[in-house]
Amino acid sequence: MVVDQHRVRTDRVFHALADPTRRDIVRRALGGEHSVSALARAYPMSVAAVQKHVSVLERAGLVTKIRSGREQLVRGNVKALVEARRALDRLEEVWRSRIERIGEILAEEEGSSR
Amino acid sequence: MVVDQHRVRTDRVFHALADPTRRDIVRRALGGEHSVSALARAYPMSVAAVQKHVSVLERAGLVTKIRSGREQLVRGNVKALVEARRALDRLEEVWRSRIERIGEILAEEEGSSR
DNA sequence: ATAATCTACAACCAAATGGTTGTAGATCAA
DNA sequence: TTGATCTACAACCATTTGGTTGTAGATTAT
Repeated sequence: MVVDQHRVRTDRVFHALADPTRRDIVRRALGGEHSVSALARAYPMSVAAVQKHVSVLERAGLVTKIRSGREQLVRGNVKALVEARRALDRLEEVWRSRIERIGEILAEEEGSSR
Repeated sequence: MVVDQHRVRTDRVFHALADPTRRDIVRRALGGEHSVSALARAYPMSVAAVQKHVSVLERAGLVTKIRSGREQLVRGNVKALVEARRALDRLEEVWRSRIERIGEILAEEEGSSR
């Protein structure tokens, strides 16, 4: 299905963001490029662990790696972030239109009772 | 820590949203109240499984259960959704201010080279 | 040339996740 | 009253997750 692709991507983005270390990596990577080992020095875990986090972020499209000599620079990708926000907005829209519906019904009742 | 609470809540919200069934439950619950078993009929899984999903959403604050006789009505909670969006916005802001910084530097160079 | 650094990746492990079935209590309908 | 429905929750299971250590190749620095 076509819808599935989007669904899986949404799954990945939200899952990637559901971890404080990964959110922090995204934050740093959006502010500028950082090598994997430079990132690793910021957290109380092994380089391999951070590598895995970066890999999760990469598969979610939140981050891109760019080779530069022996190091791999991680750069944040704002587009994936915007996509995630739009998914939230679509949910919110459901709520908003329900409220509007209720408002209309109330308005009608007001009208017919006077 | 104070920060921890917010971090954990953010973790929970994003984790809760990282599943298509749960996003769909939130969608329905934002549109109106549904009992757990009514929700369960919409998915190819057991009632117990849906109960667990609802429970995850509830702990994330995305949904509230309201007893009504023998059934438990699930209602979407837009506030948690807004919180999640704000977390995304804060990330995006990091990117935005970097771009601005770059813009300023470019503008300066333009100025000094003419 | 050698040593240090950065990355990749495999193997392993404990805990969490997402599902199942089964049991039991409450509420509602016949 | 009896039977059906709705919910809660425990026990179980396979898979995924998030960490570890260890090994090895590439690149850079001395």
